[in-house]
Amino acid sequence: MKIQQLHSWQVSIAQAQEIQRRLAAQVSKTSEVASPRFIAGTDISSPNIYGVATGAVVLLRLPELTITEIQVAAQELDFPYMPGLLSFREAPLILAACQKLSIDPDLLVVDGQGIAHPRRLGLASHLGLLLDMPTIGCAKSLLWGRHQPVEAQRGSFAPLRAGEEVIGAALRTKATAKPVYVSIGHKVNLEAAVYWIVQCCRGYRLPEPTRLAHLAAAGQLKLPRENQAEQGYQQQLFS
DNA sequence: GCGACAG
DNA sequence: ATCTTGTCGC
Repeated sequence: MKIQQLHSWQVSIAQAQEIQRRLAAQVSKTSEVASPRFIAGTDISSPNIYGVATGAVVLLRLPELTITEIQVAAQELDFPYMPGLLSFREAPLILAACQKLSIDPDLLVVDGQGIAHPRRLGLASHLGLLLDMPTIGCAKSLLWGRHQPVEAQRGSFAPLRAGEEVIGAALRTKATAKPVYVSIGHKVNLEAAVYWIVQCCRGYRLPEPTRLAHLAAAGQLKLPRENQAEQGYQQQLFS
């Protein structure tokens, strides 16, 4: 997977916000995902005592979600965590891992917000623009916007609004768990984003791409030997 | 000024 | 994100 566009990550807070406002205007909210063959998930580990973190990308083949490829990259995190500026901390590491992929996914699921962001450019949207590919933001908690309570049934969702604007959806991926926050990253519409997240859920609160990327970043996911066979979903955990 | 705040 | 054991339920 190649980076199609890039800017400096060594920026001030004001410059970062300026970049976000500029890029937000380039986000496409139209779906370019017809019948995806591969979907990928990304996440990074928390930094160790030296400030070094591991970024991971896990490629899954649809519709059975067979783990097809895993890539990781480790490097120091220089930018601090600041609500609204997450991409300046995590994107370089995720991009490094994505560049190692030998197969380009048709869709990327990101652990964070898409346009459900104060300047409409969360991590998922930012990555989508730099990689020029469809991305979905699927966050575990809310950053921006409000919504009504979500029905308990799996698949139920409530629109996430910022004023009158719909910026995402609070989606129930598991009956007994809190909803996740799904939003357009880039080159997908909200309906498709919600649809594909639901398709990727397998009994856990988080969709498989994100859940597995989290494990891979922690070094707890290995590529199965027979990952080419049509044996459906399989994985190996090391702990 | 106060509260909220992805990971 | 992280601090943290057992426990209730399918």
